[in-house]
Amino acid sequence: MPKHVTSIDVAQLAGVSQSTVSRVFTDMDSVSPDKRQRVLEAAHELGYVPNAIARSLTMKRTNIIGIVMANLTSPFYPYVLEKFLQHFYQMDKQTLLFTAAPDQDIDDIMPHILQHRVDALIITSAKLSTAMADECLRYGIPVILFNRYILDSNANAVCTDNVEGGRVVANLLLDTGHQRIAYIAGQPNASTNTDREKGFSDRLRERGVKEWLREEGDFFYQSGYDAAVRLLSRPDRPDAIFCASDNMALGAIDAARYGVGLHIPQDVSIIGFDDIPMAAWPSYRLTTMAQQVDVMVAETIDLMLRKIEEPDSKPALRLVPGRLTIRGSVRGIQP
Amino acid sequence: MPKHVTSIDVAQLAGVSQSTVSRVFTDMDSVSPDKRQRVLEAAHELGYVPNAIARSLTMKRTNIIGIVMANLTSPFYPYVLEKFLQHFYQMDKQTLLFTAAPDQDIDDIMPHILQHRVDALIITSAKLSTAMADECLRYGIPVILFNRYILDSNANAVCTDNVEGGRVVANLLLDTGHQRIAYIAGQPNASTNTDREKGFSDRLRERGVKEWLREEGDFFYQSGYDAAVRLLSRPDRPDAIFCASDNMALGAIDAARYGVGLHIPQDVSIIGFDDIPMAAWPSYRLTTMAQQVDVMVAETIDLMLRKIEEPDSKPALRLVPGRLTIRGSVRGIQP
DNA sequence: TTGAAAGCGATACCAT
DNA sequence: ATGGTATCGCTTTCAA
Repeated sequence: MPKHVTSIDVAQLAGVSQSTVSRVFTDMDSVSPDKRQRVLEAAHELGYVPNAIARSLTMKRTNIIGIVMANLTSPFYPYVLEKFLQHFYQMDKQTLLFTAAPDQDIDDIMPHILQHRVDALIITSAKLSTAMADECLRYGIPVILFNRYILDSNANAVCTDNVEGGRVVANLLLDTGHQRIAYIAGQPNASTNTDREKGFSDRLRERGVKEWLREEGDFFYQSGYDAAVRLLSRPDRPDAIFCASDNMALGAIDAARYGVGLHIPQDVSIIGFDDIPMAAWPSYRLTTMAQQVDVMVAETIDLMLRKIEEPDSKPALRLVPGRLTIRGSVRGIQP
Repeated sequence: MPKHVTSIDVAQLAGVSQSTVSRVFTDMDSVSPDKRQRVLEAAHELGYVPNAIARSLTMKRTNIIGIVMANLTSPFYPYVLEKFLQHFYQMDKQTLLFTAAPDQDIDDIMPHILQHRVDALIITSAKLSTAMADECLRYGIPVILFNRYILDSNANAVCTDNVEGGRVVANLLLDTGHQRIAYIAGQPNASTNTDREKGFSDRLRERGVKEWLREEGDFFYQSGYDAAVRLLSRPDRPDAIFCASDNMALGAIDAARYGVGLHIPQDVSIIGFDDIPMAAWPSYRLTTMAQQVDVMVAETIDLMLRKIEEPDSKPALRLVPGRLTIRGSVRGIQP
């Protein structure tokens, strides 16, 4: 950042003190109309833009929110990111973005984040060691987990109610008379996966189902495709598959149609989780448990602001209900 | 950013001067092994992390790259973003992210960017007024346009060679014996669209094609779907459609199959542009002109670094060739 | 209302 | 190799 116009330059041109220039640009602090006018003109003439670095240094706050995203390339998250950006923009906050491999913990990028003294940190679908969570706490940086939580931590979190979502899916499949049910899991250590599976299998059990099939994937399309091929080429193939993500569900649909030659939903019902835009496409018309991204983002920001205001408020976990979205991929129920 | 450990605290605990602490954390400047050791221990004990804000202020560079993305939710761009992030991470640079509505110019967010004194600015698929480009120049902030260019500006740009890509598509369609050809356009004022169309129609004309059909979309799925329905329900429906983006091409395929009841590629060939991951999915197997994201990102960063090193180097426009990727959606040619 | 001056937390030059 | 000190550009008392 080379040769810059500073508030001193503006002050000289306007014939006022540097303090006055600062006052004009901070807020409606006491400064006489005519001086304010002169300052504004001088600033405009010189093309002055206040230096946010210097401001941050004195103010001890940067107006920057850090956000770390795993899975940027999985279709659900760009929407989340976009929503966050829109909110931040309106709040006049900037966004420092980091990526982490999904389910890799982000301890190694924490120093970078800490260095830049972000006002708050939002972590989506990645893990944060308790040590690092504490580190943030020491630095007074509020941390909000998005779609992941840690029980024994003082980090806040906003999640879809995945357990309940799993239950609702189980109910739907049973209510529509499916007999042989299967689950395609996501990464086994992701709470999104385990919670969905827990709710799902608990409810199956509660309603008297003794056994069901299970395959493991990783939330991505290809793994859903592969798992579905394994499932559907069994002699006792399932008549319904619940996939832990829409992405895998789309893979499963393609596997059924193109890999095994079955029809959806006549031969096999597929249900997903997330409600990504592609789920609505005519090729798929995927019935799925939607995550309410807008609500989740709003809750996250609300929590974040609260933590910035009152750093000592106690950590909270907010669950946002999913919404069952009926399309055409489950037999026995249509929109 | 509350109570912080500063280099002074570390200096006191280690029993050295503050300058020494700074030296330890800047680089392998002359500092004796034992003092360095003491400093490191003290720093660790106190949980000291250098304040990047203060550092930026003195060094006059932030180590932050600004990147503005339009179309974050269109499937191509998250990959671009991810690639940039990976590179920046390796270069130890941070990323300040901004969004802009596609084809809206970004003048209104420029002040925010300027304030934060980013070391460079990358703009993907959005417009930048000449005035703002000059503003950046005055501030010595190198600007690189990604997948968009402005002829009469001193901004650098990296683009896929869209014109040539359009030509190659025209050749392919003609070589495989298609008779009635159609083009579905993206936003009319995007250079990505106009260049693709120019190459395409020039080549058609060169090879003696007198007329072809044309519909207008906006790069997104739904517009491709709608345009294809219009095209394919004509009595003289086309036997090949070139879509300005994969996204629209997927929409066109769905339209052909589900809206009109045709088969791909027997009844109509569809070809796209971008090569998004979904293009490879079994449902679509879209033949498309791939953009070489990795190469483009590498070129962009190369250009950026050059501009940071030698601010006066003259602006460059680098074209990256597309790669024709044959799958199953064009009749007469298979992988 | 306005200006002068003391930080904010680092870097880097200048001596030693 | 080390310490002292000016400096970066701003915000914010403190006086006037």
